[in-house]
Amino acid sequence: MKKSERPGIPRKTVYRLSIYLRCLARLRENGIGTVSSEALAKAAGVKSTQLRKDLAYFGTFGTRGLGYDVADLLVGVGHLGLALVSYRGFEKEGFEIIAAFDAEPGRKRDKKIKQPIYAMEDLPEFVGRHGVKMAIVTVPVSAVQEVANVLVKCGITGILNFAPIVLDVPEDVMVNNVNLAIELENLSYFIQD
Amino acid sequence: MKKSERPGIPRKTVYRLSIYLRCLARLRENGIGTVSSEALAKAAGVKSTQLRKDLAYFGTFGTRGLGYDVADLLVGVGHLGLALVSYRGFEKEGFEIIAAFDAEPGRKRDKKIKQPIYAMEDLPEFVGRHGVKMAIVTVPVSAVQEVANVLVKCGITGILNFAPIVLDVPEDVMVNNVNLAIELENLSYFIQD
DNA sequence: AAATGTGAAGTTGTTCACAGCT
DNA sequence: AGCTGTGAACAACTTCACATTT
Repeated sequence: MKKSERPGIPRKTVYRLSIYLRCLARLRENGIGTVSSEALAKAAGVKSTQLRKDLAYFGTFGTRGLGYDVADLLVGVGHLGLALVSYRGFEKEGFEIIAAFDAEPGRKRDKKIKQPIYAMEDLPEFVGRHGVKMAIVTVPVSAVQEVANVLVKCGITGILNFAPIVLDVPEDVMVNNVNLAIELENLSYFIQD
Repeated sequence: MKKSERPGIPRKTVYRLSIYLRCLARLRENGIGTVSSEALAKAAGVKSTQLRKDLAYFGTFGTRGLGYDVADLLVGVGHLGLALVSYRGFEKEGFEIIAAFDAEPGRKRDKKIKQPIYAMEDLPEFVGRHGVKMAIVTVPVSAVQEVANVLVKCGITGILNFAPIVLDVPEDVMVNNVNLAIELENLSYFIQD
């Protein structure tokens, strides 16, 4: 994994912002108008001081003595002109998975998904045409480096990798790893008997 | 998420141990007998000094001027009497997923899996009988807290949660969260334009 | 000469304590 | 009075520099 140095804002803060966003969305759904750092922090599973410190990197959103306006903070953190948005220019909160690629695109599947499934050969053309920047890769270890090579060649700069190996990619490609075995081992170490 | 304080050995070291283990296994498969901290660290995606520091928490395994014996280190780190093993008493390197539970156990599936699929009603009995301690939960947000409650009542003390909410569980239950949306957002923040 | 092991230094992230608004 | 915002203290983690061993 790479370190894109953006001094000032800790990686972990950015990471937690996503959690806050989600909690805020839920609060709004439930018609809750204001929330204290205490309450929001609890919902997010962090300490209230940490939440405030995290927000402080991006500006001041709250009203002292009162708390945060849920809608404002949602906008502030997630949408317009602040936080991630100011760096990346997202249009919306989420990501859209627009297509899937498989070595056997014609295979029968029981789950109906709305995304089209293409053959691996179609990938370069598709990525180029749609300006895709990120890919989720869930192929076996034996194939993953090769797939990564193809993706990189197509111009993908962010890879979410589920295979338990360290991918060899150029400096400017960011790889995030999700490794179930490691998560489990980690769990097993910390659980009580 | 909880902090089970086991002073001395950093959480992150424990986490990385799983990565080292996997790299070592691959080296052995390839018939490589010795490896330097430099090479192993590269395979694991960490700095060599960090690798050495990590190993140092558990003892000294290497030979100065030479490196580590792959087989010895595999044993040392992963198997007998050291590292995780000395705390947890694993029998083997990995974990076995012994059963799956689903609200619709009879549903047609295209992938054949070797684990039996049971109904949710059978879960408490099964967990009790097999002494299961950990569960991977991949149900939608709307159901996950309820499922977690059931698991906790059954005696599960480690939950790997894929739903994007913070689970409310007792102190002694450890929850690890895997959140794809957050991984993606995190990626998108750090990738270059 | 080559590579480990480790105290010390440096860096990053978290929590505290409290000043300052509303 | 209540709650945010923040400098300062603290804790965790990483890296450095080098002594030590083979």
